[in-house]
Amino acid sequence: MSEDGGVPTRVRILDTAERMLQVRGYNGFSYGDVAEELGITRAALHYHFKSKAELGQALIERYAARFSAALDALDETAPDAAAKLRGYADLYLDVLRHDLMCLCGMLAAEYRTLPEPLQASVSAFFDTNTSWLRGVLEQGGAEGSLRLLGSPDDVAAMVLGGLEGAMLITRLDGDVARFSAAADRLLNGLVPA
Amino acid sequence: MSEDGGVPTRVRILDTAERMLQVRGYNGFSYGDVAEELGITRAALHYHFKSKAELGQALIERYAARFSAALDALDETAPDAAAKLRGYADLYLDVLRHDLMCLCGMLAAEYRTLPEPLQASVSAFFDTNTSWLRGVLEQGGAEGSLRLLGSPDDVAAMVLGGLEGAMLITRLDGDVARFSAAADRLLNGLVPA
DNA sequence: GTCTATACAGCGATAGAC
DNA sequence: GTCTATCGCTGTATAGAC
Repeated sequence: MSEDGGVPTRVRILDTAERMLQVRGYNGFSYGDVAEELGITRAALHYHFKSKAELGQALIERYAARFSAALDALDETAPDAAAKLRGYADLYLDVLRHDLMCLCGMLAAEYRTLPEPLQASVSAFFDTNTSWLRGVLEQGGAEGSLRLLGSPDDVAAMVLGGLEGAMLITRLDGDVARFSAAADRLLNGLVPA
Repeated sequence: MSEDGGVPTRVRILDTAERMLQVRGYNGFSYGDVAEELGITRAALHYHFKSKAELGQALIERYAARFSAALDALDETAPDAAAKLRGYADLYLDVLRHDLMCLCGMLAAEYRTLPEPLQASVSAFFDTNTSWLRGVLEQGGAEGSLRLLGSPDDVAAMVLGGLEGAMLITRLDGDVARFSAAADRLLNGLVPA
C-alpha cells in the first residue's frame, strides 16, 4: 500500500524538500532528511535529482514559476495599481501563514554558499519581482492611485525588502498579525492622503 | 614570529568567525574554516570555545553588546527622534558597506536549525531593537519630529523589517546606493510634510 | 595554549543487483 | 524505480602529549 496518493515521487520529493528549504535553509537539510521523511533511500533520491544543486535548481524554478503566475493573475484581476500592491503583499502573507520563509529570501541569506547556477536563479527571481513592482508603481503614479515620493526603483526596493525582512523577523515569534500591520503601514505610505 | 599583532587568540577567533557567520551563515562555516584561516588546529579552537554553539553564543553576545552601545550613543548625541532614526539606519549601512549581513538577521533565517540558547539570544536581540525603536517613535510623536500613521509597535516592526530585508536583498548585487535610497524612502514616510 | 591522533556520525555521490 | 553497499570527505568533539 503506497501512501503516495497517486502523486509522482518526483513531485513528492519537491514538495518535501521545498518545505525543508523554506524552514531550515539550503545548508540546513540533507538528502537523508528528505529520504527519511518520504520513506525511501538517498540513492532513490539521486535517481530523480542527480545532485543536491540540481534539486535546488528545480525548487527555485518551480517556486519562481508559481510566483510569476500569481503576478500574472494580479495583473488580470486587480482593478488598479494600489490593489495590485495589496495582492502582492498577500502573497507574502500566505507563505507566512504556513510558517514558512520565502524560498528565495532564505536562499538570499545563504547566497554566498550557493553553487553559481543557484545564485543566478535567485538573482533572477528578485529581478523579476523588482521589475513587476516598478511597473505597478509607474502605473499607480500615472493613474493617480499611488503617490511615490521617490523613484520607482527605490520604492520597489523598499517594498520588496520591507516584505522580505518583515517575513524574516516575524517567523521568530509567528506574530502574523504584526506582519500584516507592518505591511499595511508600508503600503499605506504609498496611498494618496 | 606570530602574526597576531598582540590580539588574544580568543578575540582573533571571534573576529574571524563573526565575519564568516555574517557572510555564510551559521550552517555555512565550520571549525575547520576558522582554524585554517587563523593557522591553528581545530583542537586549539575547541580549547577556547568548547563547542560551536558556545562560539555562536559568544558571537551573538558581543554583537548585541556593540549594537546596544551604538543605540546608547545615539540616545546621547542625536538632537531628536528623527535624527535617532537616521542614525539607526546608518548602523545598518555601515554593516552593508563591509559587504556583510546583520549577524542576527542571518541567524533569523537559520533560526529553526539553531540550538535553543542561540534562538533565545537572537530573539532577545530583536526585542531590544524593537523596544528601542518603539521608544524613539513615541518620542518623535510627542515632540512632533515624527508622524507615525500607525501604532509605534507596528511602525517599529516596519522599520526593523524594512532595514533587515533591504540588507538581505542588497547583498545579492552589492548596490549600497539603492539600499540607502530605499532606507531614506522608508524613513521619509515618517517625517512630517 | 597548541599540537597529533582519533573517534564517530553525517554528508553527497556512485555502482550494480533486483 | 528502488534497493544495498560502499566510497571519500567533512563535520564536531575528545584524549593525551608537549
